[in-house]
Amino acid sequence: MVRIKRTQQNTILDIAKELKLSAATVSRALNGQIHVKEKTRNDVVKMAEKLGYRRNQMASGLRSNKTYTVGLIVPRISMFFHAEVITTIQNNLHKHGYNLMICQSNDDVVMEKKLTEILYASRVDALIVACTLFTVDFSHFHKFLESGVPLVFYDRVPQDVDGATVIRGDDERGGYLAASHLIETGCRRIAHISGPLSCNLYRDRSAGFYSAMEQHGLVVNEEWVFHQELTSENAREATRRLFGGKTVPDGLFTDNDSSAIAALEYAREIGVNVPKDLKIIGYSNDPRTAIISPPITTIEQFPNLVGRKIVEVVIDGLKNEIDIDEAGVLPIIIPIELIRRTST
Amino acid sequence: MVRIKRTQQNTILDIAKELKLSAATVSRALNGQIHVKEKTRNDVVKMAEKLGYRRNQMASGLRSNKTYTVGLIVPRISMFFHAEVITTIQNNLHKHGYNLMICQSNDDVVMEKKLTEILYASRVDALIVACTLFTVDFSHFHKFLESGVPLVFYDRVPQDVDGATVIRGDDERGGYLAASHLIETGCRRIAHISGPLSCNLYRDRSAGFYSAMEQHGLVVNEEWVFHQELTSENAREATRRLFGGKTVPDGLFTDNDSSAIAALEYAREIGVNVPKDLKIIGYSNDPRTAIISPPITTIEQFPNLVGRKIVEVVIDGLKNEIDIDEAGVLPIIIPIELIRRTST
DNA sequence: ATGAAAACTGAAAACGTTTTCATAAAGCTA
DNA sequence: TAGCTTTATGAAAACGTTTTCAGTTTTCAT
Repeated sequence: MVRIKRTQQNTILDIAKELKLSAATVSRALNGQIHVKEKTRNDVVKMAEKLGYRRNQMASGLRSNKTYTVGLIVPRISMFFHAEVITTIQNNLHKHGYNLMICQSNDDVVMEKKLTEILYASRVDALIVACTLFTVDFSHFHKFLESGVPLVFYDRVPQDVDGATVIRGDDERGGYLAASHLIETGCRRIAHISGPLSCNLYRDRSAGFYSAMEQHGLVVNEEWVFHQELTSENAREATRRLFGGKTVPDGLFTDNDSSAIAALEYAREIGVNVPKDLKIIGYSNDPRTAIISPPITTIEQFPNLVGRKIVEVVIDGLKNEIDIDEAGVLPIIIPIELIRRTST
Repeated sequence: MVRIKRTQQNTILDIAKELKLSAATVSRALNGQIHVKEKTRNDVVKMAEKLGYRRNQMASGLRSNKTYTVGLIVPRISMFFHAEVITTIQNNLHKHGYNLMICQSNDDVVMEKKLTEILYASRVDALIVACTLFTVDFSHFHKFLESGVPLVFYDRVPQDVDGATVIRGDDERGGYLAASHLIETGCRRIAHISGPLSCNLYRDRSAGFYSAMEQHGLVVNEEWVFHQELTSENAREATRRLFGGKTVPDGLFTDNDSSAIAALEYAREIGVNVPKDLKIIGYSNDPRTAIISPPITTIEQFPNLVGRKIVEVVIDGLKNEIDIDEAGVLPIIIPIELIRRTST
């Protein structure tokens, strides 16, 4: 039985020996530094090619204290918004010569903590995080700041972590726009399916919702406001309860699109006509909202904009040392936009 | 202006000094090896905690030639199937103490090559790949095998890369089932929107399609068979052409769900009733297919099964040295299943 | 109590780079 | 040509671990 042995890999020393040079010169040649003769550099590059040399990232990183890797922790890569953000981040980081290490927390705080340990051990040059829905204690991120590693939060962000940059959508305005839109299209009895208040997203969107209601002189029926994990099942159950009482809502604002879809489907099942009897608006512009009938009005979050901004901030923090006076003081707010469809 | 300095991080030596031990003992204690007194281990662990010590992965990896990191290259993380596979892989790898480095090729061969270089330089312990649609030359993967790094392809796989493991869906059967289903529900004039033949997926699904047609004594109208990138736009255009001629199809099998959705929408727009006038079947069981009306019949690929199998193989290859007589000889085939909905 | 085996620990080498320091060669100025 | 600067190179240290080897202590059966 033949077994493959992990063959010896060629190192910088092999190149040096072959060309009767020192490792130092080879390193310099390979890194495009000055102080190496053009001919020497050519020889080295050619020989490296010939020997199939590839830099050992660990040795390099250990010595130079740079990994050229940025860490990313995200609740789930399968969420449309995050998938888009990630793609933009990765593509843009690559342009700057950085790699991205993508990790999923599965919305589990313990996992999130574990991932920070791993990424810290890997000595990532920067860290980008969209927190768990349930992250209220952010101390596991401190170690990065203490070591001077740029730390950027987006979407689900802490209240304040000194020294970290915060990039988030204008959720309060989003909630306000959504509710206002429902009101303007004639709704008076508006329900709201929201996420856990531990997360800034839902605090802000709810705040926007309340402020729009108040501004239009409408009272919020608290029994019609749900704070729960935004799963399809929960949304279904909430909708069931909404339509189980004496008075029923004529408008529904859900804090994500999965909930809007589930609500729409349930409404259809029990014979409630959307948009005639019930108008529904979601959040995030998930591709599914454009496909279902009727297509669902929702809020666009511009994930590409978010991604680009993140990379901008990261690269900035990587170049200069972090400036504690500037960083983390003002959150960067990405605008949102109402996408009007036939569900309202 | 205050600037954060990258503070000195505590090392194994700091722990050693503090406890008047040697670095060797500390290392052993921290790694749970034998031959270290229980009390010593406790002291070390406690002191490590106290000093906020975290292992430097690069130093560790450099010395021990293990990174405990597995690389993954995937065309796009936003594709539902891949997102699910990735999630399963990550969760299962974590159980075995391995981390996953996720990279996107964006279906670009040049990017794919670049990513192999990066992951090789990072000395990942194993590599998992779903190739680009256009990858026909697989030589950039050889370096992994030559170094004894377990290499697993899934979904979009090479014809044969000696020593690599191949895990793929039963695409030929999928194509066969899809076409047979259309035929059994009464279709006689069946069109087929497929991907580029450079990719095994579409070769196999097409082969299944043809074999079902032949077996039922139907001739394939070659003008109704498209091999193109499976974008919504292309699918729309293809459908336009399908319904632009004298005779029109009564059945359509698309090789992914985005195409099925686009075709369905176009059909609706031009007044073709689905499923009465045209039956449509897609591929992959994208969540959108269940939501659109009518819901689209499709082929389930069991991404979780695929992910679990991948990890199994990887861990296996990581434990034992790779056995060249077994590995890569027989591809592992994951079954598929027809999900019947109202579009057929 | 004795000797052998097992358990424990430390010194030093090693992993493959990058970087500092020193030195040599080459180019330039006057 | 002397003196100076710039350019090119090498020797050796350094990065923070793990591992080997050797040596010391403990355990345990006799």
